[in-house]
Amino acid sequence: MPSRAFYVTTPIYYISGTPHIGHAYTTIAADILARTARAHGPARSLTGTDEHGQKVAQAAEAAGMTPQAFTDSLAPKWRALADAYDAQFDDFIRTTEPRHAKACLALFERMRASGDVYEGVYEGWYCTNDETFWPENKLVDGRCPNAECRRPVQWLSEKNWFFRLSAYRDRLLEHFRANSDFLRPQSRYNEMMAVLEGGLEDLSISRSSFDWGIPLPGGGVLYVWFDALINYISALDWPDDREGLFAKFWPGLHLIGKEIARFHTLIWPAMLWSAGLEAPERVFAHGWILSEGEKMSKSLGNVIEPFALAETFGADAVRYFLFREAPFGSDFSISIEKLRQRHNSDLGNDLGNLVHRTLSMLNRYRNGLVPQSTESEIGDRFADLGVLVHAHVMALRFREALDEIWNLVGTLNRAIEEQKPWELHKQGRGDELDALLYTLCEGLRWLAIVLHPFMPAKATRIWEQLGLDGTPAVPWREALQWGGLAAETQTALGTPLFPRIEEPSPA
RNA sequence: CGCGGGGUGGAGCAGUCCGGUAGCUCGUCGGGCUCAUAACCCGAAGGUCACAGGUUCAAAUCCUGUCCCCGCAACCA
Repeated sequence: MPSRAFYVTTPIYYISGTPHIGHAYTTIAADILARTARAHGPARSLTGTDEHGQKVAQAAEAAGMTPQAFTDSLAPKWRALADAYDAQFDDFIRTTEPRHAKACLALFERMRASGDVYEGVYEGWYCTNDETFWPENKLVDGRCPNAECRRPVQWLSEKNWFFRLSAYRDRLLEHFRANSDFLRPQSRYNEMMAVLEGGLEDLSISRSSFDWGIPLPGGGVLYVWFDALINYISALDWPDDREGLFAKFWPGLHLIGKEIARFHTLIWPAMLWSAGLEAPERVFAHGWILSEGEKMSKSLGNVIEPFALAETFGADAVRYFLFREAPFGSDFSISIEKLRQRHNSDLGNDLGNLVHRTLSMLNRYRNGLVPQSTESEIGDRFADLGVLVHAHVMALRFREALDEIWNLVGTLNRAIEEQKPWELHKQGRGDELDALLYTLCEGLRWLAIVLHPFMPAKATRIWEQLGLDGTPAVPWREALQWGGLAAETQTALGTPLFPRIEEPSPA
C-alpha cells in the first residue's frame, strides 16, 4: 500500500459544553488512526474547539466576561480530555485564532467570486439555541422544531449572506454515487442520499444580530457552522500554505458523530467546491454511546464522566473497551460492570497474564534472557498481522483489528498449554524450551507494536518489560519481521499489566 | 402514516447490503494443567434468528404486512 499522507480530524468541540465520554470516543478513534498511520508514513491529526456563536456570547455575558476571556478559560478542559486519554494531536485549533479567521474570510471571498454567495434578507423564526432560522410551517407548537430543542423562537429579520447550496445538489448526488465510501457507515450514506433526493435549499451563512463571530467586510459575522467547518483547512494553513501542509494532507478523513453528517457531507463539500477545492476524502459518522441502554442525560443520572472513568480504569482499558465492545458506527452501551468484566477477562486474563506468565518462565528458566532465535511455526501465524490490523484500522474496523490481535493472544496462550514448558524444563529439553520461550517473547513484541495505537501506555510497558529501547511506535513494515527480537536481551518481569478489578462487594 | 435505531441460545453482540450447514465474548456445567493476575487449556449444554405471509432448490439474510422495544425538554459526540 502506498504511504500517502494521512489526515484525520475530530469535530471541533463546542467550547461551553461539558466533555463527556462521546467526545472521548471520537478523540480516541482519531488517535488510533493517527498512530497507526504514523507507523506507515506521514500522518497528521487535528482536534480543537468551536468558540463562536450567540450561545457562547450569552454564556460569557452571564459569567461577566468578554467572550474571548470566557473561551480562553474553557479551552484547557478540552485539551485535558485528549490528555486524559493519551490522545496525541499534531494540532489543536481554536476558531478564535487569527489563522482561522483568515482562512474563513478567504474561503468566503472565493465563494463570492464564484458567484455562489449572494446577499438577501432573511426573515423568519430564529432559534438561538440551534442558531437556525426555521420556516413558519416547520414550527412545532410555535417552538423550535428540533426535537432536541423545542425552545421558543423569535422573529428576526436581517440582511444576510446566502450560499447557493441548492446549485450543488446534482454534483453532490454524483459524488455520493461515484464514491460509495465517501460517507460511512451505510445507514448514514442512505440517509444523506434521501436528503439529497429531496433537494437542498440555500443556506444563510452570516448573522447580523450579534457580533461574536468572524467579522465580515461590510458588517455581520459568519454563521457559526459555516465558520466551524473551515477549521479543517484553516489548521492546514490554507490558503497561504507556507509549509505545504494543505498540499500534503488535504483532503482527509473526518470523524464525526452521526448527528452532524449533514453538515459534513452536504454543506462542507459544496463550500469547498465553490472555492475550487476538493471535498473531504471520507467522512465516518459513528454512533452514540448509551449508558445502561439509554441516552446519557444528567436528569437520568446515567452520565459516564470521562475523566473519572479514565482514572478508575486507566485510559488504555477504556480505549480498549470502546473499540472492542461494538463495531465503530453503531450505537452501543457502556456500563461500569461491562468495562470491569472486559478489563478482567480480555486484558487481565488473556493479555496481561500472557505477558506475566511468559516473563515469569523466562525469568525462572533462563534468568530473564531471551534465548537464541529459532524457526517457529507459530511465527508464520503472525506473518500477516501487521497488514491485517493496518487494513482494518484504516477502514475504521477497529473491532475487527482487535479480534485479529486477540486471536494471536489466544494462540500464544494455547502454545503454552500444548508444549508445557514446565515439563520441557523438568525433562531437560532445553532446545525445545528455548524455541518456545523465544516464540512467546517475539510474539509479545509484535503484539506490543500492533497494540500501541490502541493502548499506548500498556503497549509501551510490554515493550519495556521485553527489554526493548524506546517505544513500540516503530515503522511496522521494518519492525514486523519475525526474529526481530535479539537473543540475550535482558527482560524484566514487572507487576501485572492489568491487575484484576474485583466486583464491588454487595452492600 | 413524524424521524431514526433495534428485536439472533441466560447476558451482551456479529452475521442481514452480495440468500447456501447459526458465530463471538461473558456466564453455566464437566474435565485437564500448574508457568501465571483463583489466571490458562479442552469439552458440553443452551437458539422454531420478534410474528405472519410471499419469492426461491435454499431465507436470520430478499419482498409484503403486523407486533414490540429504545432515543427525540435541557446537558449532548
